[in-house]
Amino acid sequence: MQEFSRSLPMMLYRTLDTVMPRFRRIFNDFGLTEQQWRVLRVLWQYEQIPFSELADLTLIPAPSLVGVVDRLTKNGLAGRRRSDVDRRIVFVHATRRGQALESKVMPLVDKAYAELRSSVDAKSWSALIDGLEQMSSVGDEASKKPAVNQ
Amino acid sequence: MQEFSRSLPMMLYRTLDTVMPRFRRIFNDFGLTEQQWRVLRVLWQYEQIPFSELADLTLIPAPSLVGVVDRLTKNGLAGRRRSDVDRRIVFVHATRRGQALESKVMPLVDKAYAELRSSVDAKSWSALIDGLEQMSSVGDEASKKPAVNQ
DNA sequence: TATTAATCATTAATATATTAACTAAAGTAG
DNA sequence: CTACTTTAGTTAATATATTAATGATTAATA
Repeated sequence: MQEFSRSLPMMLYRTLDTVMPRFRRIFNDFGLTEQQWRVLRVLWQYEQIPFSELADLTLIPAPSLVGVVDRLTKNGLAGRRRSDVDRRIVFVHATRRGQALESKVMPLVDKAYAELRSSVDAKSWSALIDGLEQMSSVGDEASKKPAVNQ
Repeated sequence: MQEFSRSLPMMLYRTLDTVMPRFRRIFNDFGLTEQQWRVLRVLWQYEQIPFSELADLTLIPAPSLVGVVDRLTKNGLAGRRRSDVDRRIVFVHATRRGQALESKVMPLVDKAYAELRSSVDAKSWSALIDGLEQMSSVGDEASKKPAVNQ
């Protein structure tokens, strides 16, 4: 790892540091944190969704997601329903107020995203996405839960 | 932002989620957090370094870095010295114990990094790094501190 | 030089990440 | 059917991120 500042992790963090602030400004204007937005962004696509799937789709670790959903619920934007079939499962859903946010937030986010995307040429962009896709699907064995034995 | 899960931010987060755990395991084996490691990684290259520069090089926000350096100091791995020239500036340095960690941690990290790097072909790797480089140097105007007027 | 403005590190308040442990519910083997 | 084992969500403890504000110091300016 010769050049620490050019290592893959640091490049990833640096890119996030340059990319995210413009989005966070939008979220904050609606009283949302980045994680709250991610949850809503997913809830807008499902009538309801199991807690664990929500964690997977938002990339928010389950223990963190508990608090995020708590605060969304407290703010009247989301809610929980426990499954009758399997009472371990908790379904999360957006309230009417939570749903209403979509039409207000999405246009601004889409616009900011389009601007970001247009800041580099299309080929570089898709090359970057592809590279990330490749890297994020690497070493799935190493990151999986430990094998049954040991 | 058609496919949320394939958006640039989510791809960046997902890549970090697959890449970092293997490194964190190493850090934890030495009683270090990821941020503590980042600080030491930089301190190993400087006899001492101003606090603000340390924040820049580690990509750790200053308010967080205060606590990270506090804990490193508490564990006898780092220390602070206030500048005599400009008493606002605080220099951070690694203690002897902090320095001694380099020869123990770096080999393992270098090895893990080499393995990661070899999990994709060299061209994809450098293309990814280049793409991140490009993206992280974009929109520097938007992320800069507000202009003097407005 | 007295005042104002800018800088640096820090504190404060709240939200999230990380890791381990814990509870309730469901699945499985005997 | 009972004991053992998973699974799903949560709690707990500690560390870090985010944003705003503060205190001490230095720089800039009238």
